[in-house]
Amino acid sequence: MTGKVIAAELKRRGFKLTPQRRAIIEVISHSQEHLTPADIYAKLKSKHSGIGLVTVYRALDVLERSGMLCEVHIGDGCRSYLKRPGGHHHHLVCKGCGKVVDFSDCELDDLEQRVTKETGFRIDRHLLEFLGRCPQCQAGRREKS
Amino acid sequence: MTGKVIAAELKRRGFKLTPQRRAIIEVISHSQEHLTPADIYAKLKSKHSGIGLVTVYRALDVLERSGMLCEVHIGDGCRSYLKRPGGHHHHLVCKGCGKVVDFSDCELDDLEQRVTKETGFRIDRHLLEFLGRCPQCQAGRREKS
DNA sequence: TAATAGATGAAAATCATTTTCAATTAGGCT
DNA sequence: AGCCTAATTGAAAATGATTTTCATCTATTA
Ligand SMILES: [Mn+2]
Ligand SMILES: [Mn+2]
Ligand SMILES: [Zn+2]
Ligand SMILES: [Zn+2]
Repeated sequence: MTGKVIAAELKRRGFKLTPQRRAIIEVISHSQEHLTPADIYAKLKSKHSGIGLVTVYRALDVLERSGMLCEVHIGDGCRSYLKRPGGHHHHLVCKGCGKVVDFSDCELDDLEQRVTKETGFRIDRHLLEFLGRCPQCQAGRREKS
Repeated sequence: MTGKVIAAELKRRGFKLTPQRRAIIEVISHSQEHLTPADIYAKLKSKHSGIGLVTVYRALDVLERSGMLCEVHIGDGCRSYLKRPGGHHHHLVCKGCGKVVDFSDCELDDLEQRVTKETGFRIDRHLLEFLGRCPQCQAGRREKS
């Protein structure tokens, strides 16, 4: 969450906290929306230095593996969208405007146990996303930003 | 499911039932695994005529939109994998060998209602996938086919 | 059988993501 | 403060998946 925590976590994993990574974290943590690598690249190019799109990809990879980002799967053609941190939670995505709301308490334990019993699989994690329309999009028409 | 049903459904939507589409349906409905467009293309090229990869993509699009296929989202880099039909259900994916098992009765209604109440969203559908290891992969080591 | 909307396939175009590689730098250590 | 080195960066090229184009073909209906 805070810069301190992020810096510590990166260091713990042997990663360095570069200006580029700072900038990327900055952009993501200040955005309410989920951003594609290209989105982030665009936002950075306007203000920040001549950062490379490659670096964005690499930073996102590092940050994602360090548990500081989450991905949004549903949507157009299944690109990996990104969003800011948090504990275990899931996404509620608006089909109209693309807004993403987090929710937690997924309460899937019972279901996981049942499926485990039925299939013999050991379940490590789950992907759960709801797709619908936000209040604004239900009312007036709002286009995807 | 049956050829009749598929033909009828395609017709109902103004699509034609071509030999190529027959062949693709055939391949998918006889496979236990989820297949990429490239997989399907490969299987078809060996036996069937000189079908084009483009046609596979187009057929998959048509069949998916007609509700005859499902996609697998989790996995490597979030490509859209495909699998055979069924009613409303979800996927349990093995991280080891890639095997996909369907399960139903997701029982998400309560959760959906709670989230609806909390957020005001109208929820249309959900994406739920479990990721883990199948019995075989838990025992001996099995590589991704 | 003729008419036609829909379908096909090869090639080119797009688009996202990864790899390569030489140059730069953050962070640890004197 | 200065050095060392592994990590990082960025440009360009490579890769790979998916889509578009367009001329040709065909399944289906009348
Ligand atoms: Mn989130
Ligand atoms: Mn399925
Ligand atoms: Zn909305
Ligand atoms: Zn397995």
